[in-house]
Amino acid sequence: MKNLQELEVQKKLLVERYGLFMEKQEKLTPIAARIFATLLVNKENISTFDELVTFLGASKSTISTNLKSLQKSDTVYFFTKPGDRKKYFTLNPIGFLSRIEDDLKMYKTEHQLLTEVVDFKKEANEILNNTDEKFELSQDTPYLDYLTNTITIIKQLRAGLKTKCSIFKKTEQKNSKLK
Amino acid sequence: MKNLQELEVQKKLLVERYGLFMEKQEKLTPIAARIFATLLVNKENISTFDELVTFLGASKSTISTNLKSLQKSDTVYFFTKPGDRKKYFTLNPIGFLSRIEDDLKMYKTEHQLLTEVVDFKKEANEILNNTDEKFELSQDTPYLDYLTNTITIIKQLRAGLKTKCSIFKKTEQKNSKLK
DNA sequence: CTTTTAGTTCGGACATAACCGAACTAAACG
DNA sequence: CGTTTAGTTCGGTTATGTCCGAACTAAAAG
Repeated sequence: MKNLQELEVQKKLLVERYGLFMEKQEKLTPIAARIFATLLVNKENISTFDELVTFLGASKSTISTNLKSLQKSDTVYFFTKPGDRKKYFTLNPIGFLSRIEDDLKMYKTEHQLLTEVVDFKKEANEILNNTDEKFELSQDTPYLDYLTNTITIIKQLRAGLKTKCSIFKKTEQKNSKLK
Repeated sequence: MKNLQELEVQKKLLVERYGLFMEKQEKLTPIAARIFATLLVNKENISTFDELVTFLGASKSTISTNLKSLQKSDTVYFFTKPGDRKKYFTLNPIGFLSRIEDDLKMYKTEHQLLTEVVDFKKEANEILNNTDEKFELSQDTPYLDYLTNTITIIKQLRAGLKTKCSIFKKTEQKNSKLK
């Protein structure tokens, strides 16, 4: 059986890889991505400020700044314990949902833009109807359909996740507000 | 009815907006994103080097460098015409497909990573089975299921798009290779 | 063989991002 | 009230990204 040190090493590697992924995927700074990953892997998804400083080997100022930005994006919040001045940072349970929300928004934005492109080409074709050099649409419309379908499906999957998430919605009210 | 100048203005605005989207979404440089958008809106998705320089108001070196990177990612290729030294740049028709491929890869990567996180927590729970402070999994598994479902569905939608794309696969063989 | 056309490559300028240390605040402790 | 604890804010350094102009190549045109 593995001991605690080995677990710690494994955790560091996992945080590093997940962090790298989040850094690229969600456009977080290296440290912000690793804070996220650390909380994700941690017990109860909780860590104190100092634990993050130690575990990630970053300065207090960097941790502070990055935690601030993660709170602003509702990815992370903190709570306190009576008789304890430390801040306990944790992942917002709706974080997964808001990432899906973002995905959805992007698909919708591209759908809207591509629709406008298609409309533009149609209009251009009307104006240029004397010539035979028409704007081709056959490449745009299949992808437009793909986007439409993807949006529909993701909405469905999101709904499915929401019902499952209601199991742990009890933690949601802890969500702290940032001025 | 609108005239050609008005169309050109509309085109510039559309390129700007689509470019901005691609810049954020696909992590392209501002100019690379606008080259993509220009080709997307252009008739036959074609533009010459000089047209891009003029239309985007960027230097030849910038256009050259960015076209190179777009070719390396198979987003763009060029062809030539006999007795014409100009390069005609155009969008790779499989560009949409490879963007979907990238999406899929990201979903798969995250699924893999989250699976490892869950496994790590299970392992940690075994080692710590004497204590009652267990690693909680109820927040991870629903999202893991969501990822699984999303991967399945996107594969289906991709397959649907592929069959539609076969309509214009004739252009694919033009695909030029970069050394 | 000189000039023009069409594009590429290289070096550097400018801007922005990411992090750190030092100085700071605010609250509790002694 | 001084000191410690816990964290924040600010200024500056370093790294990286993005673009440009100038010099370059290669091929055709004159």
